[in-house]
Amino acid sequence: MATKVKKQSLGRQKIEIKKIENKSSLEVTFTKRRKGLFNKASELCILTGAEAAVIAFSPGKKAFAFGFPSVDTVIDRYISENTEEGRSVNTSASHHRVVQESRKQYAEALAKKEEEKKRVETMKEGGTVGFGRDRFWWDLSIEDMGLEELERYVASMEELKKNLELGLMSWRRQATLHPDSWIWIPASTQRVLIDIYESICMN
Amino acid sequence: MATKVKKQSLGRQKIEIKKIENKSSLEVTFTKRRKGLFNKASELCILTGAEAAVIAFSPGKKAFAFGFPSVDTVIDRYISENTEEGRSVNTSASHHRVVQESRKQYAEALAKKEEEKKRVETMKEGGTVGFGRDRFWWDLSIEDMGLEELERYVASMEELKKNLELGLMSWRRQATLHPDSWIWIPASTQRVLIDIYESICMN
DNA sequence: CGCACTATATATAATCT
DNA sequence: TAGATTATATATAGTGC
Repeated sequence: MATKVKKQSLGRQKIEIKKIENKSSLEVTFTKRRKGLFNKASELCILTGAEAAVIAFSPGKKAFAFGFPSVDTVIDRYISENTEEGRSVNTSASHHRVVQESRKQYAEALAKKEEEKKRVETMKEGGTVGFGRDRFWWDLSIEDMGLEELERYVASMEELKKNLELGLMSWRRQATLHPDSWIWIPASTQRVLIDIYESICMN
Repeated sequence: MATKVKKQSLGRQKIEIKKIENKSSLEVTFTKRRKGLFNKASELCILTGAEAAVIAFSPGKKAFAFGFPSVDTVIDRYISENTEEGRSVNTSASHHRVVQESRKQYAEALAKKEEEKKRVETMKEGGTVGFGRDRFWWDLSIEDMGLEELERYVASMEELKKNLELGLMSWRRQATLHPDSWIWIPASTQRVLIDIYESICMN
């Protein structure tokens, strides 16, 4: 009894909120946390009906964004609330709140970071970061990943056809295997698309 | 011994990711999650040196934003990357990725939201999907859209149709699929659609 | 409202493949 | 490296002030 079981992993470890120096783990962290951040934003929108946008530039300076209803919608509204056109007392107040929030949040994050570290030096790390030596997956252009993507597309289509014959359920199971490559579209949208397809074919 | 200690709280409960109906708890949730979201964004920036911005409009339509180095800095960069000025092949690719990310994330969230429900209902059909008889989740989610959103959605689809008729292909295979359900669309196809969709939104 | 607290749901650092 | 896996750090739902 009491067999000693060796832990297979240390599990999640506590980390300090400060600039990650190791380049590769920095990339991994960015990818993971970006995903988590976007997911949180999605949930916020769904749960509360809020409209929100998240824009993030990776260490490699590539843009990623999430927005509901769309990035542009949110940005447009944000901008319009903060420019002359609607600059009444109210919107001005709104603007102040926004900016304040922004500063406050970041300040709090910084404070938290320093709290743990009990040190301030991290604040002034050199500005140059030295990215861009290698190309990572998010740096690849669409053209670059075209071939692989295309192959998967064709293979997927074959699978899709096969599975559709068996029913939506089996298809779903198959699709779950590679969730990151797919997107859901609603039936109504699809009908429109098919409608379009037909009109194209008739020409 | 074994004094029975009554739990002081149920603790965090699992919730479905769907619109919260109770207005006050919705507001509380917005506040809590907004805080969490902004904090996550802060950490991402600090840990990876990424530049990011988060903008959120509360259910009460108040604006909140976080940005590093500043909201405007990030928005400006985002906009400049996605407008005529730098619209080369490369920026176009960047644009694609950005929008794709946006759509994908939301779609995934929606998919996740209804995952359980859908599974149950699909199971009930025993492999044969009963189209048209009952109302499934993909129908409900459309109905859950607000009127304004729905109108915008429909309008977008109309525009999409117009644009597709101008000669977008890569789509033909899709059209052979069964029209009465949500389907998965591969990322490559999605890019084409998104390109169109964006051209619509940008007017 | 905003804040505090508890207990549990999630996110994710480390590791391995 | 893009995924899994695992164990632990965090976020947060429910509740009370």
